[in-house]
Amino acid sequence: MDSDDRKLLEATDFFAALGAEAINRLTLSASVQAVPKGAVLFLQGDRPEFVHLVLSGRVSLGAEDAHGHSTIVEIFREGQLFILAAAILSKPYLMTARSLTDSRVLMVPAERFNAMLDTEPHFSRVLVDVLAGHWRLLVRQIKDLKLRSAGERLGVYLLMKIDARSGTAALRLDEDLNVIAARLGMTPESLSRAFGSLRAHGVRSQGRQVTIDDIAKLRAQVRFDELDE
Amino acid sequence: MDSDDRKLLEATDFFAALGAEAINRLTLSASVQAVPKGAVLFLQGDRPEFVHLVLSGRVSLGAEDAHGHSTIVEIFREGQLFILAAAILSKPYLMTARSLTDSRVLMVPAERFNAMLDTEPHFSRVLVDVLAGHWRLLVRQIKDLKLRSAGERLGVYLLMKIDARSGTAALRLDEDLNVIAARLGMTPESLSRAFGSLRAHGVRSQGRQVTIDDIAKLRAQVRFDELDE
DNA sequence: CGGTTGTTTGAGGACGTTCAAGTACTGTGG
DNA sequence: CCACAGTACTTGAACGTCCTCAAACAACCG
Repeated sequence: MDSDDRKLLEATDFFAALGAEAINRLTLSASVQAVPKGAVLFLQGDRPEFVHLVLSGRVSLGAEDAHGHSTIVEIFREGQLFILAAAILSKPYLMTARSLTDSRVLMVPAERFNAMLDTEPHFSRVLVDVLAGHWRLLVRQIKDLKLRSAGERLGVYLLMKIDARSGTAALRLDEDLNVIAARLGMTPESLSRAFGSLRAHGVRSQGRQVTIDDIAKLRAQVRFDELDE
Repeated sequence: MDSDDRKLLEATDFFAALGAEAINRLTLSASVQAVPKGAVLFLQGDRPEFVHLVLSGRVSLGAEDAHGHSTIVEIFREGQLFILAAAILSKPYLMTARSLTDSRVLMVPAERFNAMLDTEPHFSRVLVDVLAGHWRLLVRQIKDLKLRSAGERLGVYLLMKIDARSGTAALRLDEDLNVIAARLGMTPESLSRAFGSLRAHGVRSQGRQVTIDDIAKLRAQVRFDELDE
């Protein structure tokens, strides 16, 4: 790990929570891999050999079925650990990890990771919070899939990208529309139509550039509630 | 907690992993509540005051939207801790818990739970495994919702209830079809039709009583794979 | 400039929902 | 034990949403 990577690592929440000393022990035998856009880090069904942490870039976790349909369950960005569960439980990955951008990924051998889990009290404590947060992410997504329409899911997705609760907003989406569609559980065509349907509610878009005329109105329209914050 | 409840508690995985001594400290200020079928344990949006463990019976975790549509995200049974995340992170519940049967539920004050998390190393370690397991449950469900049809979801649900990989099977579903439909993300009518569509593949049902003529064939039909096990 | 890739639009169809009616269960009181 | 009410489940018809396939268009990159 060079000093730039070290700096990236030191900027993470995980580093702050765990402390420099424990991080040093954790990363003794870790390596950093530069991953080009589109590369696969591991495949669903693989046995986990490493725990991954995104130092820079973004990584998607997705799945494909036998008939070539694919979806994205979650996207992790710089500073985040992802799919810990497989490594912790020593069970095959349920998802495939793919780099969405040129990225740098810290790879900690699962063996060492699990050893620290067993020997360092504070380490487990930090992971409990991380896992609890990830769990809530997925619960929210399941609620969205089961209770909201495609248009509403897009609206919620946009609203989660901005902080303000009212007024206007302009944002540039940082994923391909392609990727966003997969994340939201719809086809690219449906995403395009979902943008179309939101146009009536003050959402204009050209490509990835989006403006929202009235945030409060959009929140009401897609039934964005306090639990979505 | 009376001795019957104590016995139920001692039969749980959680008890086995944590050990009697730690359990005693955890349950010092805990209480057991008898919950009638249909009762609400807490509502989405509530602030968590307790961590719950099912001693007997079953509890559903679900959500409702403003227009009265509701869904069930997960069902927990005897021996399981549920919605830890809200208590651990001190954030509002994302879901409503409802008792599906007359149940007995152990309620541990969140404060004590979190205190032990901070002071007892082994406690965090056990929870890491619990949370990792719960996470994988949700990932599987998201994959199902995004990649499989209603009929396939039902098939997978049935196959998960049985151990055998081939041959025939007979099983009695222990939830109302109503509840199963909500869990699988469809209406009761659609569930009924899903059973209808599986009839062509050797699944016969009358009410909750189901027989599967050829497990291996059904597995192929609904694309049940090794990651679903 | 042409090729590749990403986005939009249209037409048609599949899947699942809704609404409505009918049938089968289950438990209760007579 | 039966009658009955209430609930649970099934079936049918019509509708809506989202997907599929196909084509047009735009943007980007060599």
